[in-house]
Amino acid sequence: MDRFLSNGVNRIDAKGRVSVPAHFRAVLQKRGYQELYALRTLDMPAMDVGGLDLLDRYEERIGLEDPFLQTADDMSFFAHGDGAFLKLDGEGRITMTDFIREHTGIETQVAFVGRGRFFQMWEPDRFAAYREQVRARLLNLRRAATGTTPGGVPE
Amino acid sequence: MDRFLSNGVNRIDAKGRVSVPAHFRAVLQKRGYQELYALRTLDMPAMDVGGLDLLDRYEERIGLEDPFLQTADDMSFFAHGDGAFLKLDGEGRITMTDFIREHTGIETQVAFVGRGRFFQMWEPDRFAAYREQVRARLLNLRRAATGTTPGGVPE
DNA sequence: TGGGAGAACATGGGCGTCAATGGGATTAGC
DNA sequence: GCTAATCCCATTGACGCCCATGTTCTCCCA
Repeated sequence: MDRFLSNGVNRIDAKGRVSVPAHFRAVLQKRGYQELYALRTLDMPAMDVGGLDLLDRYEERIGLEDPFLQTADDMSFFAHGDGAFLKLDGEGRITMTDFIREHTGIETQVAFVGRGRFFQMWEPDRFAAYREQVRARLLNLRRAATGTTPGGVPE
Repeated sequence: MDRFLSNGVNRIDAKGRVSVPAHFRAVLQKRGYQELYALRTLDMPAMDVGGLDLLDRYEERIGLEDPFLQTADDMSFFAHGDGAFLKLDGEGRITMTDFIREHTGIETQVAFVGRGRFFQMWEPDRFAAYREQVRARLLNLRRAATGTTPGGVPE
């Protein structure tokens, strides 16, 4: 498996370290990444985390814009200025910096959430609340649509 | 990694010196720059700082303009006349001159902001305010577009 | 089927190194 | 001779690296 799936909560130790779930580390290793790129998610109190390919994708996107217009500058400001590299220690842990804590509200625990090509880090309570919001939205969509299948199984 | 990434705040000491973040210094060294070139960012209260390639980039931009028009002359004046060389001391610090302070409003602390190929220096409060503006603009872009993916990740 | 050995993983802590910062001394410039 | 810039050294705190502990899961065997 080469995608980030499932989620789990790990504890932050006295030195501010937290283990990246072994499964996520395995994915990173399979893709050959030693370093992690973390970005403050635009519209959620979470961090988007992935290998360097995540940064590459942003930079490719920025490259499509006129480099002297504001949009390109904004995108660079966001991807570079609001992003950071995270180093894994020998045990596969990363340290929760203020840079991460301020944006996410993370204090003592971290919820790791697989998102396919990348994963996210959340404060567990906020994640639970957000998950419920998402479920509610999806449920409304389902109800609004015609031809739904009872039992929640799509055709 | 050879890109300027992430942001952090360092303090200015009684002599007007401030440490350039070690990560940024490592990038500079990897790129082989002994000297730093800083210029006043055109539309922000910040300094753009990088190696000599920063100057190249501006000159490339100037090259796109008609040399008979005033715009090219203005840009040239700006890039060459509103820039300064910064020297790193033995500990990797630079001195905050009035040239920098006047344009940025920097007084006691400096926010270093990675921008990929270069980095910026901001007064920390102004940086925080500008960052929120950028995030708001990007959020509007996202909402205006169709087929967006939550989480700020382009497909 | 229950238990036990072992492996994998999360977690905790010691210690050395390096970065950020502060201050004194020395040199250059006016 | 005074100010300011530069160099050198000291301190402190954070971080990286290494090893130890504990817990859970798996697999194997009785």
